[in-house]
Amino acid sequence: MALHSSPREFALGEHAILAGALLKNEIPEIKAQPQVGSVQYFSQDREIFSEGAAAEYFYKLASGVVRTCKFLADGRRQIGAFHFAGDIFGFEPGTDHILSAEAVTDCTVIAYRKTKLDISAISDRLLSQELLAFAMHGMARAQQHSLLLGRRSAIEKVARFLLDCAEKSTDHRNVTLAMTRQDIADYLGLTIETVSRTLSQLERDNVIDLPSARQIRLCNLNTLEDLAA
Amino acid sequence: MALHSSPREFALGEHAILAGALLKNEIPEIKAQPQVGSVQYFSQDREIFSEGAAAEYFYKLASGVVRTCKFLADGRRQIGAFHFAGDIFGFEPGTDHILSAEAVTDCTVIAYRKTKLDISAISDRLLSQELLAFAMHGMARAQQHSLLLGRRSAIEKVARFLLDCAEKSTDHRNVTLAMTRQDIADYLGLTIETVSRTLSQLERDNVIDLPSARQIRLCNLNTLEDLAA
DNA sequence: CGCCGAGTTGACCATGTTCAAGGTGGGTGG
DNA sequence: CCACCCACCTTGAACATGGTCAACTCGGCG
Repeated sequence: MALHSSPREFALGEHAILAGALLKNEIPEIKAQPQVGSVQYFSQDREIFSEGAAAEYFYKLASGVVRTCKFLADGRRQIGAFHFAGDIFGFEPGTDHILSAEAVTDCTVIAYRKTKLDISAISDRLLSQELLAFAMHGMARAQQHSLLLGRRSAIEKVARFLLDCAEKSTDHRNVTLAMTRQDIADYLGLTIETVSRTLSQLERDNVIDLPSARQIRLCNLNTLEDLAA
Repeated sequence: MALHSSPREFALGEHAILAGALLKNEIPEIKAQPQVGSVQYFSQDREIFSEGAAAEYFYKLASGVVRTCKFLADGRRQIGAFHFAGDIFGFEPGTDHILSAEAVTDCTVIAYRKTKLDISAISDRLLSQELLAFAMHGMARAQQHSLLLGRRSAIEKVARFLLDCAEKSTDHRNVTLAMTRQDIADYLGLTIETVSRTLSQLERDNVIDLPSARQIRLCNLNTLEDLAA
C-alpha cells in the first residue's frame, strides 16, 4: 500500500512518452519500461495537482481512483469526473490546470512531463491522434454530465450514477463504491443528505440492496434504467 | 438574409480544409477561396444536425448564432453552448453526433467534410494541433459549465451568463441577446419563469436595465461580479 | 383591430437544502 | 478482547429555492 506522505518519483524517462500505447488501456510495465514516465504514489485524499497550478505533468492512472474537481470561493465543490485505472487526466489546454485532482483511494499514477511533448513539437502522428481522441472524449463526457446536472432530478441522477458504476464494475450487479457520499453528492450536484435519502428510498422500493454503505447490489436493473430516463 | 428552407451548398472543396487558419478566428473569404469548404445557410430555428445522426461534416460558423444541445426522451433540453462567428462546432469523436445543433438566428456556416480528414490520415501537423487545441478548449468549457449547473443558484447563473455575454459583446455594458428566454433557461438549467423573474429582480435592484426584452444594459458591473461569485 | 408568440408576474407547490440529532462500523489503545 | 472514538452515514423536521400552472402584458404583423 502506498502510504508515502508525498509523491515519490521512480523513473524519470523523457520523451519516451511518445510510445504508442499511451492512451490505450494498457498500463506500461514499469520495471520493464522504466522510461515511459515517472511513477508516483498518492495516498487517500492527497492532492495530485490543484486548480491554477502550472500544468507541468499530465497523468495516467495505474491503480486506484482519482477525482477531478473545481471549487467556488465559498468551498462549494463540483466533481467533474472520477477516473479509474487506465484513464488519462490532467491533460489540459494552456499552461495551468483548470481543475484539481485528488486521490479518492490510495493510487498509483504515471506522470508524463508535458513540456517534453509541447504540442507544437509532436512528431509522432499516432500520439497526437490519441491525444485528440482523448480530448474529444473528455469533451463528450463533460457535455453528457452537463445534461445530467442541468436537467435531471435527484433520483434520476442517482440512478444514472449507479448504472454508470455498474458498467465499470466487473460484476455488473454488485457495485463497490470507492468514494464517499460527499464525493457522490459533489459529482451529482446534490447534497450528501439527498444522496443518502435517495439511496434509502431506492432500497425501500426494492430497486437496490445496501448490505453496507459502500456495497450496493442492483436488484432491479429495469426499474433503475427507467428511473435514469 | 438566409431564408432558404433547406441548407444549400455553394462550393464543395475537398481537403483544402487543411489550410492553416481554420481554427483561428478568421473567417475564410468565401469568394476568394471557394475551396475551403461548402457554405450553407440556415434560417432561424432550423436544425443543422441532430443528435445521433452521422457526423459527416463539422462546421465553422461564419455569421449568426448556433446552439448545441441534448434532449431527454420527455423533451427536456440542455443547451451545452452557444456558438458565435468564428467558432467550430460539430467536431466530435465517433461517427455520430452526440448533440444537436440548431440555428438561434439565421446563420451562415462553412461545412467541412469530416471523412476527408479522417483523423488517422491527417498529414498536416498544424491542423491536428489546432483540432487538439479546439477539443481541449471545448472540454474546458464544458467542465466550467458543469460547475455552473451543479453548484450555482439561479441568480449566480444569470449573473454569470450576463457577464459572459458582455465579454463577447463589442460594447461590454450593452448586451443584445440573440436567444430567447427559453434558450437561456435551457442553457442555465432553469425554467423560463425563473430566468425572467431573476432578470426582473436584477432590474429592481438597479444592477441591470432592460429597455427591451433582448436588450440589457449592465449598470453595475461590480455587483454583478459579486453575484456571479 | 385582433391575433400570436414571447415575456412577465403571481400564487401555490414540490423538490431538495439546511440544521440538528442520532446511528454505525472500522480502527486504535487500554 | 473490549471500549471508545471518530468519520461517515442516515434520518427527521423546518425551510427555501426554484418549478408549475395560470393569467396577463407587450409588441409586431396580417
